[in-house]
Amino acid sequence: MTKNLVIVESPAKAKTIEGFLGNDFLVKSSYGHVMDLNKTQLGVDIENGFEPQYEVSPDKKKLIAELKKLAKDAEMVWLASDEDREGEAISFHLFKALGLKEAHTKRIVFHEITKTAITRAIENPRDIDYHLVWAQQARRVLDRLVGYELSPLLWKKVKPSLSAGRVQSVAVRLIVEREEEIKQFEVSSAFRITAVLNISIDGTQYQVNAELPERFDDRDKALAFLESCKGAAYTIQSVEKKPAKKSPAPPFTTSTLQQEASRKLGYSVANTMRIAQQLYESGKITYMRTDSVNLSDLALHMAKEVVTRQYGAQYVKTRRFATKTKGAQEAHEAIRPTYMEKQSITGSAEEKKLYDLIWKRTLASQMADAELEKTTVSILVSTNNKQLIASGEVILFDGFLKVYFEGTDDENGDESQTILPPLNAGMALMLREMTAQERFTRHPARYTEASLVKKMEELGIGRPSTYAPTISTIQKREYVVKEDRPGVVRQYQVLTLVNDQIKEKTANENTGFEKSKLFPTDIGTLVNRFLCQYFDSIIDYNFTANVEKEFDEIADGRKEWNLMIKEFYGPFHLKIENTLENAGKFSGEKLLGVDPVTGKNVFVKVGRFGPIVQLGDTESEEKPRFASLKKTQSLDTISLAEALDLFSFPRLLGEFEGSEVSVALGRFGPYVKHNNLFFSLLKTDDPVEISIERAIELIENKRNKDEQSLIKEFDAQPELKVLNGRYGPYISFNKKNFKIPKGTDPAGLTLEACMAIVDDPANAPKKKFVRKKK
DNA sequence: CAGTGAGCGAGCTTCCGCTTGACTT
Repeated sequence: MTKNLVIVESPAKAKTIEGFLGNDFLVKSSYGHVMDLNKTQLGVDIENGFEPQYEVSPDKKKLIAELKKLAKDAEMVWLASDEDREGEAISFHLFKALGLKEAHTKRIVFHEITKTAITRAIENPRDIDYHLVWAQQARRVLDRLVGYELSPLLWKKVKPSLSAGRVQSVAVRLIVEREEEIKQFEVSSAFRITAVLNISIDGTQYQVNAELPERFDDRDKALAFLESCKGAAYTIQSVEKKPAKKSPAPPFTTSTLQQEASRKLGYSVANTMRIAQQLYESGKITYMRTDSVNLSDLALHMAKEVVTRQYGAQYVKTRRFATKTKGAQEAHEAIRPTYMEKQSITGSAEEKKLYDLIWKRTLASQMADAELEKTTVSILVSTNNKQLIASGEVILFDGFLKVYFEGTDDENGDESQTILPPLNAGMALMLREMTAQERFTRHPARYTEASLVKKMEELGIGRPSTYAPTISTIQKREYVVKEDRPGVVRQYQVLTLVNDQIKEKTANENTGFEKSKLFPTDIGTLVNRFLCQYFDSIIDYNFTANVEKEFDEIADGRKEWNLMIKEFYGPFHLKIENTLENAGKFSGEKLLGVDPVTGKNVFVKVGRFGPIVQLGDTESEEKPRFASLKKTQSLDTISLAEALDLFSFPRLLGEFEGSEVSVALGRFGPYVKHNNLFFSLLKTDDPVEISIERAIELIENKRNKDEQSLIKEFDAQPELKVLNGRYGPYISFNKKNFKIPKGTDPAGLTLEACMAIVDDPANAPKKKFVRKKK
């Protein structure tokens, strides 16, 4: 029996803390929230002051029972969840769910996992802060009301199973609006003049690159400039040197870690979090869901020691960073290595790389500024009095740059600073070549997962624990897709002046290539348009920031939580009712043209299952025909001819082995059908053009592949097969799949052994959770 | 999991934020 039960949020934290406290303390974890609103109903009592109907979450029932037993036996229960709104609610919910008594309960908080911090916390307990708990209730109830009233409205007006919410709908809006900006963007071009000059100083030949600050908006002006440089002398007019400084970036938060891992390692946001979780659980880094840039005294001390030892005292600079992020709650430290002296770790390759990034970033944040000298050289062109500028940069002291430099999202980052030779005013240079190259303006960059997180953080929308899930939600709902897009070839003009002769040529460049970028779908665009039209206040970029202010007022005891909700819900619910009654179907229907064969109208719109084309009017006596758009097509860009092509399916291609072969478009893309079996077309196959020969090839390829994945089959039971799948070997029987127990050799299985596995209820395929009727 | 989209009606879908495993074909 233990005297003291301490409950924290994370099991990894529990393990560490238990080491700091003596035998009198048992440390357990709540695994996050333990109570929530029921998923299947609104869960808010609108009539009675918006009282939330919290209940123990289904997956926490067992845990609560276990904690209850331990709490009963303990003399004192210490609620040690995080010191923020959500953490306070967790403590309150534990208090309720475990049936605790005030006399035997204490609330404690700490920001770092060190022995001193924990001991100090134990010595300074407090009571549950109900103002904070109410602020959380307001947050929870608001999100539920928005999500559970808007979503069903979308089901009725747009398409079933859609969703809307305070966070996800704004994320989608950002992507849709960026795409619109890109569509509106008009590309223009201008000519940029660069020069390569030579100079000999003390017998050494140097090359200097210079640029004309001004640009010419057409070819003739650029040509005129080059003409005017013919026969010119190039003299240095001035050399200006300016000292400059660079400071390191603050230690990682969740959002900056996701951004850097994306830029430098190419990890998706979800991947970064998965790897960070592994590092955290094995005790290598501190907690990875944080909005704080703060480092503990212990960490500062460790970093100082490592910097001194590895690079010397002149590289040390202890810094404390302040959070600028909107709505940051700072319940944790920044993300850092647990032990700074561990420069590398054991683990998978991706764990090593992410750890290396965290180690370098943390160490660099505690290092001296880099000192630079920036040099600007003006070169006078004698014939036209214009000035070319050469700029260079010299690092006088590298400081933190020795370890780490933050990446950039700027896609135009091609102008690198160079080192210049020792130049002085009055020196003469020889022109080797002057170039006027046509350069194009670029549209705003599409969002990557990580740059979207950055933007959301700036707007104060979402939390470290939700960035990754939100991004996966909007992709799962098919509001946006993450894709690569090939670029197109574009021509540009180049004029060159060499030996007082001007040459002109046209060259090619690839432009518009996109890698892992977020694109809005037709459905995402349509839902966004719906919400903009009827609920502009909810998807306003400032909505979250404004309600956050009110949550803060509640937390400070300056406002009553249900009053705040009432003020919001009144007008909001009225809008829901109005829209429900007065708005028609919101399908984005558009008349594309007339079918020359039938003379019927061709429409495109979003239907129950996604984007479709419709042949014939809905009101006409004859039922219109429908066909789904291909995944690569969009309502916005599809042509009449492409739309009409979609009605040519299913189409008979010919015969193979005495049965018909046809091609059709299905839910999962185009496929070939033969003997009731389906064969998917490759992305490179065009279903309009596909030949019977190619279709047969697809059928035979699939047969080969199936044969390779077959490990074993039995004559006595043709329904049963041992197969090799994506997750290793498994048994397929009567179209159901069964996992093979670990340690069993799949090739050595007998039919009897297989049947035993199939009959063992432990191996039965999991059924989908069937919800009870209300 | 594969040719769906009339209209009706039943029954379903849905939020954000805090945490980990269990599990997939």
